[in-house]
Amino acid sequence: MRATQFLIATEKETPADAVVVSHQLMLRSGMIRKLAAGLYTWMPLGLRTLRKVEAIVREEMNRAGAQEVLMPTVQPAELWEETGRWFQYGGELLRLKDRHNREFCYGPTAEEVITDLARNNLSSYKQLPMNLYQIQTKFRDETRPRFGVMRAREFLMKDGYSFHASEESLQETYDRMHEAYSRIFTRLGLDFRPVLADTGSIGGASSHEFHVLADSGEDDIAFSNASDYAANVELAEALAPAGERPAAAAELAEVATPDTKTIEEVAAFLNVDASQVLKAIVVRGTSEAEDAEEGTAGEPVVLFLRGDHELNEIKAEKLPGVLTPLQFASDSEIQSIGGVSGYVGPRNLSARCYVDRSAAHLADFVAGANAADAHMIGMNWERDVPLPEVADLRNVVAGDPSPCGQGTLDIKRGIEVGHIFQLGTKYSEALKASVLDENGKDRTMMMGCYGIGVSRVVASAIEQNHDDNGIIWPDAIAPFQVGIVPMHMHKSEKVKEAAETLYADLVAAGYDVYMDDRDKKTSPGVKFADMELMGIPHRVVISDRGLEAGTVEYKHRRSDEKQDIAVDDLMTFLTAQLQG
RNA sequence: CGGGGUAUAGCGCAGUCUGGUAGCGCGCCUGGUUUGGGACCAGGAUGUCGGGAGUUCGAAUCUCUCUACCCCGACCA
Repeated sequence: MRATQFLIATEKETPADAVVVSHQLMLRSGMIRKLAAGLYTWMPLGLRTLRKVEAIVREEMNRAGAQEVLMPTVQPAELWEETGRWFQYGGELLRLKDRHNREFCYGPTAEEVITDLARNNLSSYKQLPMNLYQIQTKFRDETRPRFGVMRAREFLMKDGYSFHASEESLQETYDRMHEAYSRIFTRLGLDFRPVLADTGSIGGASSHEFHVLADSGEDDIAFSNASDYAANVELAEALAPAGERPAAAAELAEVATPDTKTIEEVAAFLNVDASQVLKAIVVRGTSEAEDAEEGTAGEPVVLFLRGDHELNEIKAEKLPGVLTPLQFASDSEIQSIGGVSGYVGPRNLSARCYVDRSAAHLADFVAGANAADAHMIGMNWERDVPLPEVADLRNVVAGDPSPCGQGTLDIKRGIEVGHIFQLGTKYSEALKASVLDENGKDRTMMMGCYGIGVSRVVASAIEQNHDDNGIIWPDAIAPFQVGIVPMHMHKSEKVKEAAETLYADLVAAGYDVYMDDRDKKTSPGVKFADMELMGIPHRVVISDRGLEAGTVEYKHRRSDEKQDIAVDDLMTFLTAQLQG
């Protein structure tokens, strides 16, 4: 591609509304333009990279035995009513009506459509396993789209679904997808990790997320420093502290602690470490009334944690008696169980309670007195108050022992770019997708689903590969592999000829080449800056000075070193660079 | 959805408090001089000052209202 024929849309200044570096650089380099909140146009430059990511994903999915389909983006409401998701899915589902007033939605995912396809087209166990995928635009009406294409409302996603006659077959395909995903992200040139993930309300079977490691990530990932163990902090188990609980030594006493509602305030006031303070979190419980509707709040439940620990809401939601989704109790609900907001403690409390494993290990601790402006000191479980049911309630923190039994945990930020999931029969049952088994009996198919955020991959690749001058693309997904800068092309026939020859040779060899043939008004500095901003990995500068010595200059985007390469060796040299 | 903020040329911003008919830098167009790291000189084009209503002789500026966008949170893959 010649610069003079290409829609170059580089910007010198960072757009005011972009806060993460990938969003800033995608706008500045002219990869994308915003149309509205969470809606982006892919410019020619950005689309080149998007298509390359797509191609790698497609190749590896095909290699792993999946077949590509293309389903509509608009889906009929009836299918969603069959699975119940028309009502469950909230405002994130963009609903529309056609001219006949029939209801549709813009697909945020395609379990319904693919399962409908399977029930209509698969009839025998002999056709299984079947693994189908598509690379299609999705729409999720996010309450708060942000970070450009990282969390856009409309985005490109690869979504795959597999159908099985048995759990073993599902596990086999799941494992194959796990491998395929690892190959995909390796080929993309990303630093990634597969991590254990929450299986959510579906439960049971396993689930892995694939995360690109980057400080701007929205998820916390816990890693063992001594094994391959990696898990989303949402899921990582916090083990009980080793050894016995220390013996009680202090006397129980009530002390006045005016205006100390937060753990920090109490700890500072009493001059103790936050880890010696018991944190009480009061949440709404499930109603026990038989006729209560699902989701109606019942008696509050109290969760105790160590003051320096954070509640893990997903773990809390799984506790018997706790309302899902988690909701904090109001001040009046806290009063109804004998608590005082800001001063809740285990003493004289009439509510179902849980205590975190670490908090259960405390001795001589500080806790709310269930009276305004007062705390208890020197409190001990069992001696002063009964020990509630012990559970894993907290987020793991760096330095915790790894749940795998080896080493300690380290926590890093990650961007979720892929997710694989064993669905079991959740959708196939709702949509009655079955095949006949060996005995001629109906058997509901088992399903797996496998997603990759294709457009998000592009942004996360930039998060991981950039410097002050712009993007540094991994070769596999660079919009252009080689950039040619001819110096003074307008007045040097030799330079022009050498540049044209190199350009033609590289194009003929099948490479994506960008040649900055803009006229004399565009100074070399502008060309260098644009090329670096766009992240083109390999740069060749052709000048009279060099040609006189029979050389051209080569520089890699990631390196500061320039090398003079003999003109005659250039194609060989570049081919080696591009394939290495 | 709760809290905060912004809206003036393609981009980044000033002007708003104190009302007098819109400006700077970059970019863009023309001509010339430059040419290995975002050149220089001269000339030029571009605005319903987010929309609507009001106050006023007069509104980018004051009042009301609507909308869009951004940030923090809640929510969510």
